[in-house]
Amino acid sequence: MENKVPTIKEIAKQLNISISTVSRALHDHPSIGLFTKMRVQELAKKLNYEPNQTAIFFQQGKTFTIGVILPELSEAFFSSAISGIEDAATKENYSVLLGQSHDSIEKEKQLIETMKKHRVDGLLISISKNSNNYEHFEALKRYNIPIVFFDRIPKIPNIHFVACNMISGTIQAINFLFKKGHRIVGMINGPEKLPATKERLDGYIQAMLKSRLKYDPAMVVNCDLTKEGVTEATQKLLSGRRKPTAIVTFNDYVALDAVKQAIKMKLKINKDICFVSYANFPISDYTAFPPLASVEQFPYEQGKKAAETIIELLQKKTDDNEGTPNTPYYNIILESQLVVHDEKG
Amino acid sequence: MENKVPTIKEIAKQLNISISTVSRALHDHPSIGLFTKMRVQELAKKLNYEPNQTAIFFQQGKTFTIGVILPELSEAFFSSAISGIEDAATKENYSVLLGQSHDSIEKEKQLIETMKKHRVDGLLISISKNSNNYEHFEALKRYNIPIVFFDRIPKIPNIHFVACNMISGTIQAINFLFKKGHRIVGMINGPEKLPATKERLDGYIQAMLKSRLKYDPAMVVNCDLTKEGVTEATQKLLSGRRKPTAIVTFNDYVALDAVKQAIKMKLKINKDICFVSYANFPISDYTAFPPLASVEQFPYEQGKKAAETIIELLQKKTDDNEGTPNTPYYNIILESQLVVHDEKG
DNA sequence: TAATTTTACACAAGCGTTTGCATATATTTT
DNA sequence: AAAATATATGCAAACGCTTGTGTAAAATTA
Repeated sequence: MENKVPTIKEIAKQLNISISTVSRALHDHPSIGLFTKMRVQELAKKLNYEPNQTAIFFQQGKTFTIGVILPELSEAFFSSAISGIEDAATKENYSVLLGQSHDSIEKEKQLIETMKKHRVDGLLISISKNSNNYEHFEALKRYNIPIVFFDRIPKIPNIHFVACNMISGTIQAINFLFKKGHRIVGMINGPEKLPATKERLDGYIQAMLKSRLKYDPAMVVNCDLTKEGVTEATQKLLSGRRKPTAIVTFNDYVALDAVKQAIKMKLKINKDICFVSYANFPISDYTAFPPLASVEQFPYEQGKKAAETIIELLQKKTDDNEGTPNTPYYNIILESQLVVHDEKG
Repeated sequence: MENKVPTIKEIAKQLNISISTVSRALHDHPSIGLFTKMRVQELAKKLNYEPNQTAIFFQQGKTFTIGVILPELSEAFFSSAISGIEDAATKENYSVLLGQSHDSIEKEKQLIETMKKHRVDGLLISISKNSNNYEHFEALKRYNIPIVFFDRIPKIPNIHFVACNMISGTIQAINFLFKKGHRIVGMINGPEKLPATKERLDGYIQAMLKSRLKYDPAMVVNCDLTKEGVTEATQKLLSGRRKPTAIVTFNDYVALDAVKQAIKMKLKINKDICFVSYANFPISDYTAFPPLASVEQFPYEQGKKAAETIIELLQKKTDDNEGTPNTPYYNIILESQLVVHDEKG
């Protein structure tokens, strides 16, 4: 019933020719006669032969697999990103080996071990929130496994990365509000240590200055992104002496919690106070008071670009004949973009 | 600078012992003397030796990898599922090879080829929407790659699967509405051919009969799940002679679109008309009029259970010494469950 | 002390494939 | 017709590791 899985050895035996001839025939090697080639290919088809990829991986020292490590698959941002990665990889005949760190450095390290063991050709990483030590990435150099970081990038020199410039989007957001007549714009930002927080702040400051508005540090509050934190931050911002008429929030979830609090404080949304946020889910137009606009970070595109980049690096590596690793470091930065939501929710 | 990656051969040479001794020493084989064992392990650590997994995969004919094919990673349901899969797999030291079919049969076939080539030990599949031909799964039997289907299950006998029983949740939903006093309950269901649609309908019918309400086919309308389709369906349902006071919708998105249409028709939500739906995203409490309750399908748990199941099958296979495949078919059915949302949005 | 068992290691095959090199025909050139 | 070239194929090593089997030397037993 269950025949053995056929190998080129089997084909060779049946046809009474050598293994190497079979191998070459299957690869359409010019030095194999047409007749033999046909016979081999015919029998291969008949036996339903399929090369044992694990043997080839081993033999060639290449797995046509790229590893992906990211914090949390169920977060909308990352699920879009992995979708882009998978699409780009499949297109180039690469496979994707997946792991999530759950924002734990330990798990991140462990996954890197796994990836190394699997001898993935390259690795895509969005680092865990509290990574501060980057030694575990060094181990990969030894195995010549290139890394492309995406979205969450470690602060170290000489790395490849794909990221989204939040500053431009932030500037667009503030401009948008400025044009709508807002002069006092607050910000509910994320945890202080998060690079994403810093970037949003930088954009905010730059934009305020560009619009000839003064930058008032009191108008920016950090929070831990929990519902309670957001509520508190909102309250603080809206109950000061100098009251913002618009608030930029760290992300859509924050915006929604902030809206709730604002309502509780008897403010009319989009009248007394407006919100603009950074996008991380696609259904804000179903919500009661969606932010007027969101800064889109293009997670799918980031993932796609990251995958394309690592594959390009891998091609280059092959071309170089293992030679001088003179590829420059790719620092690919996509521009974020303000998306103004449909005015009539 | 870049040392060669060390192999057991290298270790053997440096220690002037045989390769097999090194291999056994590293595996703590009893027939190796303590002294030698120590020397080997010490040198291995010093050289930073790590076994070449691709060689082992090849040699053992086992990759400790499970393939996962699902329709769309960016759908909340599947991103939760893959999260559960990854967690369960990693726990048992399996890796996850990922592919998305985008609901195309062609891509699905292609991915199965890839998985086969990679010699994944087992495969998890949630089939693409329009799969009707299941021959491509047969090819895997030949390679002894077991499949566990999850969520979207083909209608064929003798398969392993993990699914969620929507009927029980549907009954709970109708009961919930009944207790709230609703006597005429409508349903906005999905596309007719979809198994998920049929299951919801079955639950609906059963529940209606159980509650001694009559089943009125006019109270169930199918739709294509687009915004337009939902709008049309809602209108149809709410403008008939016999008007429902509550509607069960195919999923949360449908519910939200239906709510919009109901509002447009001057109905008071949660007064003139109530909604209950099937859950597929976690933020319904941010929306203006979330459904009163949702039938939870436990995607994370389904994924987790599916991964655990395939791994169990793999263990069994090993134990059987490739012997008689006398494992019964696993039909694991999780019960869906009605989650009543916080009454005060 | 001779016979037997145990201990500790080495040898070598094998997993399926690719590929450099050798070789036997067949074909062309001089 | 001999020499040179082209064509088609086979041989064997290599990739790194595991594992069944063989075998000295050491330890035990009789």
